Amino acid sequence: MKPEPTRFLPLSPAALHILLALAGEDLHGYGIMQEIARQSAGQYKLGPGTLYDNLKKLILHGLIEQTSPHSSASDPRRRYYRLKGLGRSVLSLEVERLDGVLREARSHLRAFHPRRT
Amino acid sequence: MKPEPTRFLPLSPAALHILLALAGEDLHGYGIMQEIARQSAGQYKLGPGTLYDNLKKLILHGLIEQTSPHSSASDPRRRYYRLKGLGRSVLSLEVERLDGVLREARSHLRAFHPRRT
DNA sequence: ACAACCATACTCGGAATCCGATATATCGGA
DNA sequence: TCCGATATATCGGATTCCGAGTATGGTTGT
Repeated sequence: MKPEPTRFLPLSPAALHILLALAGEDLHGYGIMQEIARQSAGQYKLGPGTLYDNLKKLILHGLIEQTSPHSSASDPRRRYYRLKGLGRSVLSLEVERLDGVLREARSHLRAFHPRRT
Repeated sequence: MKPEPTRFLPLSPAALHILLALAGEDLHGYGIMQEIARQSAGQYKLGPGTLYDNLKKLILHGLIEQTSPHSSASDPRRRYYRLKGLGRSVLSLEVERLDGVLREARSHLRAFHPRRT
């Protein structure tokens, strides 16, 4: 009996961005902050407080997990986090949900659309 | 010199849905709750606490305003709220921002998409 | 050598927010 | 008349946000 992923929706902006950063590849905390800053072109930056509060909650709820320590090359201080199946489902559902929101929004904002280049 | 709308981003889910509900037409508090429930097919429901906290904040920051009382037909208890120009800009920017997020997300979630039956 | 900054993890605590329970009152239909 | 739906709003505990700070070691600049 699998847990109902919809009970985690809607995701806070912080949680959404963390899951999204981890959707690409496993990352350590500091890397998550950088990846989020990169993905948003520096517009959205997560402080460590928000990051670790959210990581703790996401682990508690089984959306992500810590990987066993990487043997190889990289900085041994790093603690990597990985998206679990549930986390991927939740992210996927949230993306769908937001897609509906955006469609709704566009139908009401038909006026000024800044173009993208 | 107009205020920088980006400082309000990212919007919390509650604020986003309230602005979105008001993007269509002016609504009173109870109507906002219903409209949000409708737009999300009942998935997302706002309680009065969240609603009025957010309305107060949105008014304070100049994103919305209360309209002068409607003379005509409708229930005289109703207090209507209206999206202001700044609110529309903020909503517009948030939609753009989320669009980027969704593009990023889809490129990492190509695999399994839950099927809608 | 020394300062400065980067990388990395994480805690702390005050502020902000969430949000259901509750209170109050009116409307409209059975 | 009664009752559920409509409608506004507050309260207060729980949750979350989030920057400042602590710790440590590496790298780079002067």
